[in-house]
Amino acid sequence: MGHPGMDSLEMMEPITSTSMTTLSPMSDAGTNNSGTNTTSTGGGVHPHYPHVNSMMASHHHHPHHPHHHHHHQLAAIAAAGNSVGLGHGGGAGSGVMGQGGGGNSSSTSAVAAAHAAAAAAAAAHAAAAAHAAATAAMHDSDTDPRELEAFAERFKQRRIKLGVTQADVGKALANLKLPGVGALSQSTICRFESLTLSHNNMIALKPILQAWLEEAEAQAKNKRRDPDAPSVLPAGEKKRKRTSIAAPEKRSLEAYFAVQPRPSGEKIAAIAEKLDLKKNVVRVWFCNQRQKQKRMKFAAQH
DNA sequence: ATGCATGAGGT
DNA sequence: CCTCATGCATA
Repeated sequence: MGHPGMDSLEMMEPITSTSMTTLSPMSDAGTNNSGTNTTSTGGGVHPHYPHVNSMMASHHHHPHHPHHHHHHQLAAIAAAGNSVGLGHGGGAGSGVMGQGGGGNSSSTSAVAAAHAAAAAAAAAHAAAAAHAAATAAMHDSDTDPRELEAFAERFKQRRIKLGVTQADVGKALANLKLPGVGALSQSTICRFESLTLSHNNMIALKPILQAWLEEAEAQAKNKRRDPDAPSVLPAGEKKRKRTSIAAPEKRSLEAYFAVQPRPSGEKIAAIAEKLDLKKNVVRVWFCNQRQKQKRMKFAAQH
């Protein structure tokens, strides 16, 4: 069978010839067009879109910008307080955890600290300050998965009732001017509502979205309506093109992932060659796969 | 709603 | 290189 995406590397064979009942990504009729699109950015250029939202002190260091510069902002807030692991002024990470991966061994963010204190609190000797701040900022119910789930649902329902889109919410967050909190994307709001964020991320976002909701409902009473800005797309830059991994290749990757979620750099390179994909694409795919596997969706967890 | 990507931190 | 939080682009 000459499947473009189904061959065995000398080193690892995801699909064993003996047991293809459980894992058999091979189900091709014979017509497979490798539609692996090309990454426009892969070449080396990463044209960062001069996003409209801006804010987010985090990734904002896109190179330049020809013309148009509609708004700017202060920023530089997150650096100091850093109460919520959100804005990440420069410190995108909030690096809640190392690579241990196992559990939630937080260390830096306040939210994380709270979680840790509430959950473990084992030998928390030098956690006086952390504990105080934590208890003052939240109740352990805020870290409860069921509470998060309930809130996410209520949030979405009320958001819709207000006639606000996910994207609207994201942008509105910047207007709240909470310390360290800027705008968020539609993606993130969507993921919050669908619980497809990490536990820690959910916990961090909850108070912020809650604050927005309250504010929004208060203003709804006043019948505040704002004519939205026409959003002038900063013509000029070219858009990023998303790599699309074709189905056969994807199946192979999934098969490899099943046996080895964390392949070494060399294995990744081998896989990449085998599937005719760029190594970075494969590496990122595995990273994203791991993240996905770790996401909430704690329906199974409680 | 979700796939592929970036980037800050951390090993 | 990884993990995590996030986002643009797109199905």
